[in-house]
Amino acid sequence: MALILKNISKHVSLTPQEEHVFLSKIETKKYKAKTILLSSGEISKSTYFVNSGILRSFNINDNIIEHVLHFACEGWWIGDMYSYISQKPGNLFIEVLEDAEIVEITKENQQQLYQEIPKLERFFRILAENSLVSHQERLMDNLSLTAEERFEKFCKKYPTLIQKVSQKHVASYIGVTPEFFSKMKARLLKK
Amino acid sequence: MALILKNISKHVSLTPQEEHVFLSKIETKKYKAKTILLSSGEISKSTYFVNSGILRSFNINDNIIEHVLHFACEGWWIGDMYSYISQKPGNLFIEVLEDAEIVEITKENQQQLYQEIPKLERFFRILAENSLVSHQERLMDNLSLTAEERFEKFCKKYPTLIQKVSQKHVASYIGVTPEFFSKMKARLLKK
DNA sequence: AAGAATACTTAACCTAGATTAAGAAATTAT
DNA sequence: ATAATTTCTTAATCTAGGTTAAGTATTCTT
Repeated sequence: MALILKNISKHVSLTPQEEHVFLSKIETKKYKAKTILLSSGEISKSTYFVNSGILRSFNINDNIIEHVLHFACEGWWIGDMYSYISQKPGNLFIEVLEDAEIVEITKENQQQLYQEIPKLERFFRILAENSLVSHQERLMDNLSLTAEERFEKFCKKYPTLIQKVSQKHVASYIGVTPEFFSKMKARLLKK
Repeated sequence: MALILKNISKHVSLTPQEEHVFLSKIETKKYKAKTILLSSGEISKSTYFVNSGILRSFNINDNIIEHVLHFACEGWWIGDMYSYISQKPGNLFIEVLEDAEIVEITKENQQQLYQEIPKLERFFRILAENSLVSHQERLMDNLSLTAEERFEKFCKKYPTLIQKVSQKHVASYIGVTPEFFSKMKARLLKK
């Protein structure tokens, strides 16, 4: 059974016919590491679901500094929600970090799916609400925790990612420079 | 026409009967400034919509330091999404800052509304998606902008709030101490 | 396998914003 | 109106994390 159907079944149950309709509206593609699925300035046409591999979304501020918004590995959704819902140029990049198999749902198909299978409206509501909660938590963490505490939390929350993702990306995600991250790691190892 | 119906009509259109059903499931109450609608450790039973007045949501970390997550004035929604969806004890407080008239929807009523008026599923999906986008933006701003830039952005985005909300709450929202905020303000006035 | 490119480390120095403390101004309560 | 409380300001000092720079390790390319 497709991973994405399993993911949907966590929150709503589709009939076999509905699953069939759903599968007819999605497309699965393979991408090599370093592929850029979306660039800053482009209008996002699709939402992505990761079957395998790892992706990240990030922006680049004028000083050429990257900030990682999100990682996504097996079973996670990723996209540029701002550009996707407004259909205006966004400022996120989405990049493949490890060779990946990605399910793509275009905006048009998603709208059609909402008409044909109203239950999906609920699924994506729940998905957005959960994502909102984790963003709120991360926001509060950035305001109240030290870099060290944020790093520890990251390790607990995403134990698989720390092994697979390069250190500078983790540094960017928790909001410090690679140099400081390195210093902090050395300090933690001494304890 | 009720402000909350106008708010809903921005994204979905309800029939008069549906509006009637909706209104039968909500409750409007008045609260004095300083009322605490929800405390940390409690399970959130309701989502709130502000007819008038101002509220804020915030948490308090162990050091007795408050961090403002959100302000809400006329026409805005506010709640503790984490606790509301998980029905576990949350760590947010929701406080009335200015005498307010608040519309309350309990979780049970909201679930019933989803059954009876599926269009509301869409409305709250869109609401969650928009909220997600603004949290993502704020998160990136906290990672890449200086306190001064965040303050300027806040002023542009919420011009009415700066006049009405006490300075220490704005400081907390943008993520600096009241003392530093004061210093920064003095510096900006000299320019 | 060698060279090029990228990722990581270390160290000296710097700065945005925190902390502490004390006084002034504004609100709130009586 | 006045006292009490809260909010805001100013200033001195401190620190988490940034910056710059140079060297080392690792990965990628051919």
